[in-house]
Formats: sequence, structure tokens, C-alpha cells
Amino acid sequence: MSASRSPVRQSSVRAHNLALVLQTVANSADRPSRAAVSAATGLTRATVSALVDDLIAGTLLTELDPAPRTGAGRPAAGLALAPDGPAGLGLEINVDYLAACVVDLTGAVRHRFVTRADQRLLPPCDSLAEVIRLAARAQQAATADGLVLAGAALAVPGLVAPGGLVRVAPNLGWQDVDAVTPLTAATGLPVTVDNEANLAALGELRADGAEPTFLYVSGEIGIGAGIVLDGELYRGGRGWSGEIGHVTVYPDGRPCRCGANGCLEQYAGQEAVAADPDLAAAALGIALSAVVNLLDLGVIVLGGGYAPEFERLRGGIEAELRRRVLTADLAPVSLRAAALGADAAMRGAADAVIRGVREDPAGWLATAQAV
Amino acid sequence: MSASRSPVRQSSVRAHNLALVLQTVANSADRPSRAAVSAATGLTRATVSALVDDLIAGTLLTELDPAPRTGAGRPAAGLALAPDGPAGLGLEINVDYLAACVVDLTGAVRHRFVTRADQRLLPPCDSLAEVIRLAARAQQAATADGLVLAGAALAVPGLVAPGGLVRVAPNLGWQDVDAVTPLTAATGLPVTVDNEANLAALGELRADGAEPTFLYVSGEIGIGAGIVLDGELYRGGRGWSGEIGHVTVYPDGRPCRCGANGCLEQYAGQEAVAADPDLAAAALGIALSAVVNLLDLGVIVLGGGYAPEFERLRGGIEAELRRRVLTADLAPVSLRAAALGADAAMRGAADAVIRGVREDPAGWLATAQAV
DNA sequence: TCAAATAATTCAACCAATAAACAAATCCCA
DNA sequence: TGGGATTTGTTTATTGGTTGAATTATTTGA
Repeated sequence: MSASRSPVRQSSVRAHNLALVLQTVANSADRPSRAAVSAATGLTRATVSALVDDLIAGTLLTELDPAPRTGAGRPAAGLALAPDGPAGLGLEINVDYLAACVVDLTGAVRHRFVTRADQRLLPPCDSLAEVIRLAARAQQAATADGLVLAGAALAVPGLVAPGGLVRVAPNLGWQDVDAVTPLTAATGLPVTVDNEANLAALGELRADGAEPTFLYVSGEIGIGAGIVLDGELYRGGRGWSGEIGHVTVYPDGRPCRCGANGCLEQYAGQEAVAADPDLAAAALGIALSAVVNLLDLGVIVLGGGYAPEFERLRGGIEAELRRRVLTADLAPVSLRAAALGADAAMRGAADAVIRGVREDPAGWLATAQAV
Repeated sequence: MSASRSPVRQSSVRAHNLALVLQTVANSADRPSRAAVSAATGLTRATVSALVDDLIAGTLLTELDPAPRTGAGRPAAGLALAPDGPAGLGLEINVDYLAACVVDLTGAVRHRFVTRADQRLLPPCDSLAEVIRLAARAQQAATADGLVLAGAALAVPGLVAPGGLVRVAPNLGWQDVDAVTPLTAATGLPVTVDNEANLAALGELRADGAEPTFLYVSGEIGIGAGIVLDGELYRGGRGWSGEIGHVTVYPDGRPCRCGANGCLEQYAGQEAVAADPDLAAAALGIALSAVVNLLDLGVIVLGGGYAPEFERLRGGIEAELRRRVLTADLAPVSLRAAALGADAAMRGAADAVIRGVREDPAGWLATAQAV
């Protein structure tokens, strides 16, 4: 079942190994030689050489000066991700700002545009028109740098259906908004739309020293979560996972706008945190304990509005985790503030595009050659 | 990242395609011909023929009379899983019984042995000795049928570490018990140990008409859950997922033996269900709403002690789900009783062994040939 | 009885990885 | 200063596995 339901031919072998080599270079701290990649992957030096040639021809890798020498022998040629390779366009529509950025293959933010403006009173088409303007500026800046964009991704604070339709974005006042069509038309790029917390979690995954399995919690007006399992975003059966804001904390507690009582959002939303940080921490601790009991996650990252309040919340959350997580004494749960700030979702969106290229370089090489 | 971190050679292609062909035959309602498998998988008829030859030689597939004819042309040879192929030995140690069963490659239960006896007062080695006796009887019965056992799996109601060590099984009174070593020594088979709810979920996955993504909840003295995502058991970062029994339902509620207050177990454990089914249903509904909000699972299966009480619990659970699941009106959550009864965990254990063979037939062929 | 149709096998060609030999470039030591 | 040791990277023949086309096998229907 786990095995993909499709046949494998020789070309799939090459596709897989291209990805393997690219990822190995990407995850290396230094600039590995072909021989080092060969040792790390288990592929022959000859094979690695052939694969690297393809990747260099497709501007996914570049050769650099060798890493500092060690002993005898012919000096190595250092490999690294190409800064002039395919880049990603990250977009975000949020309650009080719009943003766009260009991130290159190495993960460096090359351009960044932000417009602060309350989107709650605007119709969706106005917000979209403005984000399209930002996207156009970003595209110009990218082409001025000689960068080719591989695609665009848009982060939205709401429930997004698999096709990219925004079903509900309560804090924007959106309902069943199709953002994919206008953005594709305007940018000429393949466009995906995703939940803000999901993309922020992906952004966090790429930050330095990030663990492969963690829960990212974003505390804004609403509360969202991105579940990352083994380096992979878990989207749920229908793409609507991570709605931690409506996990019940106090069954007969405060009424929530969703119709239920005692949702986390009522005790740990932005207003609630400002009003009573201790109450917020306790409520968060109860909800997060449920997550850890269910999913056995060892790391929880607090982002969005929680990041600046992290030190004030930490103690209260950890107390509840110690009390309520069954395996707390077998395996500790660590809590940390998000490494990326407010840009997390936008960065994550751009990273998602880059990720696509990194995970399927063969596909990119094919499309790049076709043009 | 998702891409496995290992190189792919041509032999991996064959391994993958062998698995693909085997799974395709296994999942077919009828008895597909080589040509039908070719059409279903996208592999060439020539390739499928070669692969099928290998699978037949390894007694994983057999040729049968063709399925009912349709039109003109040479009649097909029907393919099916071999009933005399490798079988799995499923074992279970539970609070008030021990069990063993032999399941063949087709999923049929060939033999079944159960001993009713309270294990709570016995030291672990006594329970293990008795389950080893059952295992020996099952092995004899299997060899009498001409079956070769591919391995054994043991279901235990407790937390199991990745290596197979039972860290804690509160209702058995076990702590840090190594069941793998004595079982391997006694049976001469590769042995795995796993949580009872996890294995029961796997058993349920194999039942007719099962969905690929669901939550299995087992209500015994404790409450465990198995999370199945896309046909795959989710074990969590450290193998301890699914501890739904200690999800907080009423933060200041009844004290639990784990030290926390208001755990689900105190409101929906076996005793609580008997005492007040409505309270149990409400508590279950609250906890399950949290699961659905977090993981977006569309199907919940109630097993163990919940199965016979299903109709009495259903209404109360569904009411809470409707109220507390954010996406309840976008996508319904369906609730059903487990298809397998008390045998679920034992069957799931045997299935887990079979599953290993089905997912990696190349590995099995290699070991079978070596012998 | 022969043509059409469908199933399965055979065989040459191709593609990708491997293993081993070879070429290139540096260090180290006499 | 020069030769061996050492490591990197490339070249070449070989192997394994799938493909595609042709071939053989077996039935239905005109």
C-alpha cells in the first residue's frame, strides 16, 4: 500500500537518484565533492559524476572552489546549489498585510515586498488585485536578477480545498474564493494555495537546526497548526488538518464563533493572550498535551503572535505537558519559539515551490529543456 | 526529504514492480489475468509475465481456472494469492486471555487458539511461557498444513519501544519486559511486538470495505487508538502515538491513575461505559472531535469493548462531533463499529507479518531461496 | 474452415548503474 | 628535485531490467 501505485522504469531510477544527489548536496553543511556525495549516497563515483553533469547543465548545481584541503590527492571540485537556478515566488494574504517574496534555490530571500493594509473590509477581488501587483513587482525584480521562477504559492489564513479553492477564511471574510485562476493568469506560473500555518510550518522546517518531526502552532486572531511528520507536511484526509484552534479545552466554557463551547481559540487567541497570559498558557498546555498523546511529537514550535510572548507562556505550557502527557517521563517534549518571524508563511510558500524542484529535479529538467 | 535516503539500482526497480504486481493481484476482486495486471499497472505484458513467473516460483501467486469468459480470444489464466504461500503467526497477550492464530497469505485464518486466564496476577515470564505454548501448537498446525511461517507478531496492551521492548503495560503490570528474545528463541522466527490498538487497527484495515484513512479506537480497561493514514499505520516520532485514553476531557475532572485530571479513560473506560453510557459518549465525542480537528480523519472505527455498545454510544458521540468539529458541515465524519471482534489485535498481528511479505516480496523470495 | 480477437511468450534494443581500469592533480618524503 | 602515495574524476565494458515488436497459442464467430 505504501508503495506508490505506479510502475517503475529505468527513467524513474534516474529521477530518484537525481533527487538523491541534489538533496545530499543541499543538506551538506560544506561544499561536498562528487566523491563525498558518492560516499554519502552509496552510488558509484561514476554514477554521481553523470548525475551531477545533468544537474549542472540544468543550473541546479554549480561547481565552486574546493573546500579547504585536507591531505594528499587531487583537489576536489566543490558542489553547491546554484544561486541562479530556479526560484520560488512566495505570496501571502493576511488580515492586516499582503506580502510577496522571491527565494532562490539556495533558500536565500532575494526580494521582499510588503503592503500593510487591513483586508477585513475589502472584497476578495481587491485583495487579490493588490497581491497580483506585488507579485508583478517581484517577478520584475527576479528577471532583473536573471532568475527563472519555477512557480508561485499563496498563503491564506483559512481552510483550503485540495484544488486550491479557499473554502472559508473567517478572519478575511472569504468564502469559496478561487485565487488560483486569477493568479495563474496574471503571473503565468503554476500556482498553489495553502493554509498559512501549513506553509509557515514548512518555512520553519527549512530553518537552521530544525527537527524533521514537529508541531508548528501559529497564534494570530485564530490559531492554526501545521503538522510536520518526518520532513513531510501532514495535510489530513481532506486537506484540513491542524485546526487546533477549535480543539475543546473546557467543554462547557466560553462560547466560540464556531458554535461550540470552550474552544482553545477563546482562551489562547490574540486577545486572550493579551488579557491573561497564564490562562492562555494553561489552555495551550491542555490542547498541546492532547496533540502529543495522540501523535507522539517531541517538538512543539510556537510561532506567529506566540513567538514574542514565548518566555511568558513557556512555564505554564510545560507544566501542563508534564502533568498530562502520558509518556512525559519516557521521552521529553521540547518547546521552542519559531526561528522565522512574521515572514514564516510567505517564506514557507516560496520554499514550497523550491521544495518541488528539489524533490523532483528530473521533472524540472524536463520542463526547462522543453522551453 | 520524503524521498528515501538510499540509492536506487535496477534490482530495486524489480523489487518495486514485484510488489506492485503482487498488490494488484491481492486487491483485485476477481482473478486477474496477466494482461489485466498489465493494464492495471501500466507495465508491459512481457514484464508482468516475467514478474509473475518469479512470484509463482516463490509460491506467492498461483494460477487458477480463468475468470468467466467474455468474448473471443485465448482464455486467460487467473491469478490469485497462493493459499500455500508464506503465512503469519499472530500472538496476543491481554488482560484476561492469551491467543495465537495462523493466517495465510490470502488473509484466511487457518488456525486459532485461545486460553482464557487472568494475567494481572501473574509475573510476565508466566504469561510469556503460556503464549509460547500456544505458539508451538500453532506452529505444529501450520506445518501439518504445509504452511511456512514468515514471522510472528505479538500484540500487547501497552507502550512498546521501537526495538520491541514493552516499556509499560499498566493493566498487565508489566514494566520493561523483553518479549522478543524468548519468543525468537522458542519459535525460531523473526518476532515483532506492537501495541494492541495499533495491530487491531491494521487488522481492521484489512477487513472488507475498509477505508485507507481512519482512526481505530479500542475501549478496554484502558483506551488505545491506532491511527491509519493512507493505508499506513502512523506510529509517531517515538512509536507511542494513539494514547487517546489520556487526552484531557475535563481539565479539573476525575483524577486518573496517570496523575493527571479528567483523562478520557476516567469517563469512557470499561467501567465508566457500564456505569453511564451517556457520559461516556459525550466524553468520547469531545476527545474524538479533537482528533478530527487536528488530523482531519473522515472515519472513526469503534472497536474492543465499544463495538457491542456501539448503538448506545453513537448518538451522543455524533452530537459532540457535529458541535465541535470545525469542518463538520464541509465534510462529514462517519462512525462505525469494528468489523472484527475481539480477535482484531491477534488477526492484525498475523496480518502485519503477511503485510511485510506482500510489501516486499523480493525480500521474501531472497530469504526463501537462501534456505 | 478461416478470419478476428485476445492471451501469453520470445527476442533484440535500450537505458542506467556497476566495477575496474585509467588519467589528473596534489602531497610527502627522500 | 623527483618519484611514490593518494585522492578525484572519467572512460569503458558488463550486467540487469524494461520496452516494443514480432510470434505463438487458443478461443469465438461468420
